[in-house]
Amino acid sequence: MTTVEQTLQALRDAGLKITASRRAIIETLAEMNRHVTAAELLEAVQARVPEIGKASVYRTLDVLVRLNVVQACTLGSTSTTYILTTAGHHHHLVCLVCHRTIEIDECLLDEATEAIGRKFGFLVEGHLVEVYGKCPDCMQTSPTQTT
Amino acid sequence: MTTVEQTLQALRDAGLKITASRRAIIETLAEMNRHVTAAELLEAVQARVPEIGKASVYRTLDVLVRLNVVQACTLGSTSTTYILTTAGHHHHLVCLVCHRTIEIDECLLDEATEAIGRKFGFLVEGHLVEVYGKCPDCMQTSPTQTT
DNA sequence: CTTGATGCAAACACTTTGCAACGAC
DNA sequence: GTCGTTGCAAAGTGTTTGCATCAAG
Repeated sequence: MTTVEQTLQALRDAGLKITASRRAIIETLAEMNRHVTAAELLEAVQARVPEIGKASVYRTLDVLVRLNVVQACTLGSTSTTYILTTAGHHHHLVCLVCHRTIEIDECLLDEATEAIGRKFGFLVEGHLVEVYGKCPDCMQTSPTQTT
Repeated sequence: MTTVEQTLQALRDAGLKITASRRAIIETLAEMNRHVTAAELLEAVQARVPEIGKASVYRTLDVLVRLNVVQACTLGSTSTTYILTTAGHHHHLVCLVCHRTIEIDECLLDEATEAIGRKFGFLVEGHLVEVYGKCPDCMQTSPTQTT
């Protein structure tokens, strides 16, 4: 079963309708397979089906996030990014100077979150980790920088 | 040296001016000593010095974040929150249902981030961890929820 | 005195909502 | 046929910016 089918199934399971727009949005998300902003996604979706509106993208993303098949993530700055959870789990190293982002495939705290969850009686469904720092390039360029 | 003084000193060190507005903002932040949104901070600051405008709050927060004495954090949703880094390091458990947030004092990945940093040549200066899930109350209320 | 900082309001960017029409089930 | 969903545009948020004035250094 493909990622797209899994996601459509999640909609069905929730008693929601599979519309052409939703299908296009989900297929696009699956193809992009990376963190995308709503705007990027909208553009890509419209390349496929031009008449889809931004509201549908936002509404669909909202639904998918609630169904836990899409993860929303705010990389410190401007706008939220979205990614299918089936795309796998990963975290980010964000450079404070140039804002370059490196994806880390390995998960830092599967066990730690479990432990924390138990401690607080939380059912842990996911986690977001962002590590901030200075990337190799920027360390060379500006070893000490205040302005 | 108090938190406020440390923060003011950071401004001085950066060659920036210590104005009444900035002082009020920093003092308020120190008093609140928790994650606050720009709006909350503005309100609290205006209770102290009514004529301070929102722009000054945003601009000052921006400066303080850049000086690394305030940490900005986007708890998954609406608006960014800010906290003085001197308030200590902690993470969050966020309930996906009721959006209640629990602060976790213990750090989950001091060592892990170090290792990651070395691996990618990153100078790690901080990290943000948000664990999502369902809080005890919401687990009882809605064991399975799709709508 | 110089230059950064301020307050105000207008401008912005991103997201949400109202509504009539549409289409999945 | 019902009711969830759509696209559009307008309305909301939260944040940033332009500008003349002000005050820290």
